[in-house]
Amino acid sequence: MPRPRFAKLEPDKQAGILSVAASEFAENGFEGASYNRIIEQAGLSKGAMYYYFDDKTDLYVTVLKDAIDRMMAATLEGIEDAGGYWAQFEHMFKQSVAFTLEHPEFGALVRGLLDAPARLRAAGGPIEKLYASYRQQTVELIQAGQAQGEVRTDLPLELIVGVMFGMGEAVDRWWIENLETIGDDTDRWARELIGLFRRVAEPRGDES
Amino acid sequence: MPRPRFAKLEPDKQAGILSVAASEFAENGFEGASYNRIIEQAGLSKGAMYYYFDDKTDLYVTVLKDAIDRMMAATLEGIEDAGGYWAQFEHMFKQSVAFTLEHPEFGALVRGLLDAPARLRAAGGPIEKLYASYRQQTVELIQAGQAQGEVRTDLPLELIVGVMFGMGEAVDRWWIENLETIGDDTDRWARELIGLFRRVAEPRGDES
DNA sequence: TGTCGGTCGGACCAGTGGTCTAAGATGTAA
DNA sequence: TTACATCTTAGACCACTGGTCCGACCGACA
Repeated sequence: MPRPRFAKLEPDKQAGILSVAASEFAENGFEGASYNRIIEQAGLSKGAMYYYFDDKTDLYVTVLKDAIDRMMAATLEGIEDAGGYWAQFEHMFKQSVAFTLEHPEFGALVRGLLDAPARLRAAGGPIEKLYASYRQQTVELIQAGQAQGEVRTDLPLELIVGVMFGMGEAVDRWWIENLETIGDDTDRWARELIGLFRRVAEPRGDES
Repeated sequence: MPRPRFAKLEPDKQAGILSVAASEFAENGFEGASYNRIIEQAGLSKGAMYYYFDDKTDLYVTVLKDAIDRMMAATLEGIEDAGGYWAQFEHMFKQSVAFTLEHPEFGALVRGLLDAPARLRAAGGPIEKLYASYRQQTVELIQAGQAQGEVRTDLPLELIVGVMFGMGEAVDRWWIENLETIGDDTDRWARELIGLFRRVAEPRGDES
């Protein structure tokens, strides 16, 4: 998190720095982004930047937390209208996809987080906490499903979460790469894709 | 691929270079690995190294092709004893997991390839071809399943492949991180995990 | 002996993230 | 107004990255 001084900076300048950083990180991911370039484009000197942020990671985490918050808010918007676990699941999926298309930069930022090499996400890595907190949302979603009897409980939680998380990445990627295939039929395809999650996660009565 | 001269080098030296490179890449992935360190540890000068390999990518591809070949060979070993598509699928899964445990370095190398940021794997990226050729194996596996009527054909191939590929990564990771949970019961867990793939991929008759 | 091509050592380059110091700006109190 | 202290800034510098390049060395062959 930025040093407290950053909050004292004029809001315009704060926003300017974060916006430059967001586009650099969105385009190049964490490692690919050049901190020097961000500093330059923000019109700051090195000393100034390191005066407000501890390091590159600090700035990245700041930018990403904001992106994740916005995406989460969009994902949950109108969730109360969906009845039943899987309907809510589908609603969230559609909302998040719509959000990504409306705000490509935020979408790219979040995708970049998932795309980061394991070494960065792993315990001890720079973005460990950020990644873990994002993943935690999936854990809670699965647990909610289990509580409602809609998600199987015969497998280790970590396994289901890992698989569902991986499927989520794959499905998101497919969606944004196949907009022509999908066309106007977003409802049909959303149901189709959610169907994949249901196949994996729903209890079927044949579990050991 | 290495320059032809590399083949003329004494086999010991060839092996030495590749072995140093393999452990550096296995431990740190492509980007995390230091080419300078490899050069130093291999006891070469920069001029010499760049005389044999075009660049870091060239060396990486060379090392990884070998690792993939070995893993594929191990994966297919004894495949003829397995009857039926999903039995073969399970056999391959068990073989690949066993290979990874027996040869952690090769396993880490392949995992590192999958873990590489999209920017490197994407069209135009340095390891585009390497990644594509690895992924192609999944494509062919899925297509074989479709030909045998064991894998649904109602969804776009790219979607199924993407999802199965993502699941594969998740499942592999879970396996190596949960060896205690698995214990001696590798057969049971392999069946359990393959069950996840079957749930997603098998035709069920309710497809649109 | 001369030369020519294969081999190699290492200086050098532009870039990376990060540190540090000295100067300038600003606020506060005498 | 002056003096001092604290906040803010600029940018030189550092160790590192992958990559280029040129000169020297060396063995083979004329």
